[in-house]
Amino acid sequence: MPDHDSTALLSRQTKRRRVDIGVKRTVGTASAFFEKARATFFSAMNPQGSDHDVEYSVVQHTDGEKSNVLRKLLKRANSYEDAMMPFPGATIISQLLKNNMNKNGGTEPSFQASGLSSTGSEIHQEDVCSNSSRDSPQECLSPFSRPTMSQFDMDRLCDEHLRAKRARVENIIRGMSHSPNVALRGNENDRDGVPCSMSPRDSYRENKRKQKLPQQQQQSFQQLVSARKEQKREERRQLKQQLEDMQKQLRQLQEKFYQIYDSTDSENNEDGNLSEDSMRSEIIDRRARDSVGRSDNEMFDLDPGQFINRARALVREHELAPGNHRKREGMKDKNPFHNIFHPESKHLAETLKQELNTAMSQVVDTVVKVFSAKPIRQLPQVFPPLQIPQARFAINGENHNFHTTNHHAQCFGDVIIPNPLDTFGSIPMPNSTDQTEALPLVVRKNSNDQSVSGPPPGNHHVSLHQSPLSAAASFSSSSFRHPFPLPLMAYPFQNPLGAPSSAFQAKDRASPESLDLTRETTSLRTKMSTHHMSHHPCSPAHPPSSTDGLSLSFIKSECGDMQDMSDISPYSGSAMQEGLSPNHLKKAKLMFFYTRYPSSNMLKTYFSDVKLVVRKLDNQFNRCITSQLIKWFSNFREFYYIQMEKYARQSINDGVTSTEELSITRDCELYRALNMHYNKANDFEVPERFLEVAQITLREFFNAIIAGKDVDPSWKKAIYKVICKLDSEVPEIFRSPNCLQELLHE
DNA sequence: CAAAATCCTG
DNA sequence: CAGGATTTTG
Repeated sequence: MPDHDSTALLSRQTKRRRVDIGVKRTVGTASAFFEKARATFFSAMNPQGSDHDVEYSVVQHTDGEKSNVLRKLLKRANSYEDAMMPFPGATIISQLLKNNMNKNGGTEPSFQASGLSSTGSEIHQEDVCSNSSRDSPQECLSPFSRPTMSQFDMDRLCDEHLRAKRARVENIIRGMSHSPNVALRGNENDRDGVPCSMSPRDSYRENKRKQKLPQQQQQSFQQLVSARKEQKREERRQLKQQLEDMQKQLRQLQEKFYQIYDSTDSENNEDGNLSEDSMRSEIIDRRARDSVGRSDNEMFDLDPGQFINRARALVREHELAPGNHRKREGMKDKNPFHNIFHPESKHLAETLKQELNTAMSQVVDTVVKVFSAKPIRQLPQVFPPLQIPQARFAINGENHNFHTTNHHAQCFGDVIIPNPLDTFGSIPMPNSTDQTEALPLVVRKNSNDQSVSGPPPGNHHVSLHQSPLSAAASFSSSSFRHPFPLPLMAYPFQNPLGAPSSAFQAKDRASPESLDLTRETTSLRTKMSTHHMSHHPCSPAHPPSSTDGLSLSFIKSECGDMQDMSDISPYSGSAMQEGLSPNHLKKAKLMFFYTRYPSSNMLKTYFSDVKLVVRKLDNQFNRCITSQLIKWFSNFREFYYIQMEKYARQSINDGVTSTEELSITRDCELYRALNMHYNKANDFEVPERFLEVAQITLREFFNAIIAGKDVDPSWKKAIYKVICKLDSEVPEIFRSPNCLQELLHE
């Protein structure tokens, strides 16, 4: 660095009062990095890539082979969109069902109108749908909303016996298929009319800052905002789609098994397994029998086609087995599934069901985790018409009466989706203050809709030369009610260090510390929200008095639209960190013990995990991240030097005359102050080198002050120059995304 | 002009 | 610790 000893620089010194002259700059070679980021960004935006992402996400959290069959089935199922098509594709399920259809007259079964629940469910659906249709018309256009289904069902329901069976199995399904789609609805009632609740002070501050916010910064923020929003929405959409498909498949498969049970009724009654037992005992029986079934696992790896063949072979094999009490010689083997009368076949059926249920519940669990990860707030008032207290107990409690529980089930076409209150009874639904909504302008991947989003009247300076994405963002953010469709920049609940599972604990009421940390890292978002609110004097985010939810509501309000709640990828684990988390801050602080002047490149490498996902979006975001990291270290230094100066002056006042008397030990006041700042939890062993550097710094300050150099406005510059050379190597362990865990558990 | 450092404020 | 302002640098 020529700066360090530049004589020219020194010659100009008199003109400059800056003290940072001479300290090396952390110049980053950002261009290459950004090019890479751009490439990944576009690849992330193309549909295929996204599909892979989603699929991978699901697979990631299932039990590997256990759901292989199901996944293969779903792969095919994904190809068809129309849920009205009774048995599309060539999946096992459709084959099974086709066969069964021939037998039963081809009526597509539905439980929507079962007994008492029909009208109630439909009404609920109507309400929810009409509410959400304003902003997310696709919700209502989804194949799930079909009011005419009950016609067919009424006929079917004449068969009481069949219905009873259905009820039992359906109860199982209900227990497992927790659809977030339902939960996502209904929160939009409160969005309107949120009173302007910004304190004069805040508004002053906001005005003061918004006016001076560089235009370029605004645009870049909006770009990244919209890009992230779009990705979130896309992820969510695909997740939802997948869930719907799975539910559809599950539903159809269930139907098939009812038919099987019909034909094996007599046997079942003999066994007493499936007669009138409670659901619980049925499940237990099922599991018990499954555990007996031996070769089931082989089937998980089979192709769907192979699977059917295998099943066929299984059935036939059993047919031919001696001692089989049912003779089938007379029956044609055209359709092997007409012959499923054996316990073996039942095993097959049970296994299929079990696997479907398992996979389904796993997928659903991941979705539910997203919701449970949200901070717990009071029970929402957003589902007034849906609040039926008993519903909640039906799931976990003993009430397995289908007719009562199903009463609260949301019926969407041929898929029964439980009432959100059933399944999310203890899980907070964001209330109006947290309202995030489906933006009316759905930003499509192709983003060829620049024309759609013309510059809104109130948007003066953000719409001229911006990308389609940012154009969409500005449009949606300023023309509609939600002022900040902001991306998830730093969600606190996927911290590799913090309490990863705390989100699922009842006490997860966000400890004060975590609140604090959360707030710290919310700044990047607040920066953005500041801008976004500039056109919206009314902030629906939170009333100033809600101290508890200050940071939390910030996060929630900025997480974009309501449906993005489900966008928060549950598959993140610890590897996927969006934005800088409190743990990144902690890590940065620990790194400060080694380096006071990290280069931007160093920061990029040591915090590369931040960009695991983010870099797919755009460069602006990366720049924000890096800038924030640099700012962090700048703040660290500020504190550090302030402490040094303070301590040096204090020592002088205490009569210290020689630097020899100044030493920094681990129990001195200065060390404690620093340790408290950078290592609050005191769970990190501060390296000895830091003590040396601190001591050198202190003595530099001491000498400078003794020499009276502090009259020079830039007297600290020399000290900075010294200190910036004292950086030591940051241990490799800090490169690991999980370095905190490793560091603190050693 | 962008990046980065500091100062200052909140 | 973040925002904003200012300055410096390449």
